[in-house]
Amino acid sequence: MKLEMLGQSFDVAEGSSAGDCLKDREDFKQYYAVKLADGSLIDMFAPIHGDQAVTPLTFASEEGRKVYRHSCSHLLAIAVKNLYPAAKLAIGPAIENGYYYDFDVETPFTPDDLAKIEKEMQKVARKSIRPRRYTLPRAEAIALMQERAEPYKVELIEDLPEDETLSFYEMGDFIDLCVGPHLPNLTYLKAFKLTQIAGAYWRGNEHNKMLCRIYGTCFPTKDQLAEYLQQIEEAKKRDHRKLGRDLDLFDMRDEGPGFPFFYPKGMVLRNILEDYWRQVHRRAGYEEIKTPIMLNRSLWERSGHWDHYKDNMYTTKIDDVDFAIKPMNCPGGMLVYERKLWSYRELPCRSGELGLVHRHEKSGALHGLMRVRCFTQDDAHIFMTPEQIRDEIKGVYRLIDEVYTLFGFPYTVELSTRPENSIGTDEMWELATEGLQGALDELGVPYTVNEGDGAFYGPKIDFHLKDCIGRTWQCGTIQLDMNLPERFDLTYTGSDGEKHRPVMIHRVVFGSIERFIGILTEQYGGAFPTWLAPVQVKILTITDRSDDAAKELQGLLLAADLRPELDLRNEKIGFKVREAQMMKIPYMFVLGDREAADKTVTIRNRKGDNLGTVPFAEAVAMVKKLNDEKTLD
RNA sequence: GCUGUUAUAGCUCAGUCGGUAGAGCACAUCCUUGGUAAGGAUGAGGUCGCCAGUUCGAAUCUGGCUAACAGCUCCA
Repeated sequence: MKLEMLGQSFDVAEGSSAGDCLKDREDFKQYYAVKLADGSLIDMFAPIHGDQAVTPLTFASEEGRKVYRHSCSHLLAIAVKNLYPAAKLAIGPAIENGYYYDFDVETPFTPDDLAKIEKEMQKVARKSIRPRRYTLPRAEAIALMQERAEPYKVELIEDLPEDETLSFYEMGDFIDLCVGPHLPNLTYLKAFKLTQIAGAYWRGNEHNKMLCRIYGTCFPTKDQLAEYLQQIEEAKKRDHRKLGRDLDLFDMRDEGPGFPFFYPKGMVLRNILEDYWRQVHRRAGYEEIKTPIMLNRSLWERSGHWDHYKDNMYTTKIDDVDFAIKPMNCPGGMLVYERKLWSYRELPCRSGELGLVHRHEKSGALHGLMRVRCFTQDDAHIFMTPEQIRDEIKGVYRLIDEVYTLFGFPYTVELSTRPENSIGTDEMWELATEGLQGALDELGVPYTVNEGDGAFYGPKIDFHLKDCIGRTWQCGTIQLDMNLPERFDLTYTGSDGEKHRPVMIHRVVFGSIERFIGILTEQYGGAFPTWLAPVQVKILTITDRSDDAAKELQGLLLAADLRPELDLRNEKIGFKVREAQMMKIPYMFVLGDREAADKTVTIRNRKGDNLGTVPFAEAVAMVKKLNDEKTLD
């Protein structure tokens, strides 16, 4: 049998393993498992059948890392079983940047336990345990897991088909149901750390028992682990909740859980975003509306929210009649459409609204500006004829792409299709899904499909952005709605003179202004590009002899519609620079006797570069240009 | 909502065995007029998240509540 790997050809007996071929190499220990020609992964010493090119996996590949960390999750399970024999095993996969293992234990683990478990892991890792794989028929597999008192494993197996053969890994006394592959030896695990304890529902279902999950990470060397932990610490400094407070932009208060406060500087940022939003939407053919925050119960009954969304709505009474504070803008938007008769000649109708909505999110779901209880959606509802779907979706996509690109955000796109409990006919769903998918395909956009993850009223395209530690948040979305036009009996008059039902989409670009500001803050680490910076220029005087010149310069900046701030305090320049620097203000304009005399200014940027001394007009023009061109500086 | 952790000055944090609280930064006043990340002195600022309980006495121990953090669930 011929095996091709690592640019070499090995002539070996049929059924030999990659490990057999490579075990004499010096770097053998950096290979964790093998990827076969068909893409499946197997253990280093698993027999290979037939000539083929295979790939040994190292930590450099995502698959290699997964194997490494999956084995570490087993090491964790071994340690836990050693220390707490009564713990029941659930599941323990590798995840991005680490792994976890879920256990069912009488009393949840504490941070002290974590240290103990980590010690035990170190002990076990030194024992030179070679994971051994074997398979059992389903019935025997169940018997084995019953004998070992692992009810969760039994449940997992019982859900598999009758004729399934199951693989197990034996590591010393420890046996776990597992497809593998695993490292040739647990001594490969050198640098690991248990990072946190959390509750997690069995099989992710909140009606199931809550298990105790231990998260951890591991790397081949201590240096890599330390570097990773350092990176996490660094990333946390970009947390928008911290920056919001430090830069005096926004904050949360105990008095209003989930209801953010925007301070003056945060409000400047917010207004810039809204101005920009209006500008691009006007250009893209949208008109703007504003619908009331609070509307009569009858509207919510008509829209279906009263029956299906009531637990998330804040309600009140006005003159003994039920009202609800809007959790969404659409019903109001329906009423706006309803106000008159529409001709097909007027479609598509693009109706935008920066709409403040309130939703009673569960307390545990709140997260800074990312998940709040009141937020402003940059909503728009587009009403159109069925023929217009694809072009319209493309138009919305381009708009979202334009905006995210301007901010320099990398994003991912997901298409969610028909869920189980949906309304509407097969034909409508096909038309709708085809409209979204066709648009994405025509644009050549890469996207993933979430089967069955759409709303009950239609399929959707979601845009996800990442926060400072890699969590993704849905921001933009394009949703087709086959429900509301029916419920509100919306119509337009076609060229045939008959009434037709318009197709409607909901879409947002920012998603919510709040969340977008959160992402924005983390993306830039608080150092907003000049066009977004609440304070664009800090004018710093060396002595009070330059005060008049400084005020004159400030006047010029203000006249150019820019955002300067003046620091005339009786402090040394180093002190003033430091403060402006910490507030991440893009430009510092320094004025001393030399500059004041000839109406020039010495410019320093927040990276610490000295940009030289230039006349007032030139300095103003430089910032003006960055501002107007919305440069990412 | 669930599991775990946490809550002391505007911010970051210390506070030992239960004896009514401390630092740095920020703030105020004064001195200092200084050239690119912290000049000096003095001062003010806290019902130790809230409510009960134990105790002669609670920031400290116990219980409840509130809020935050991490994860899970949710985000028609």
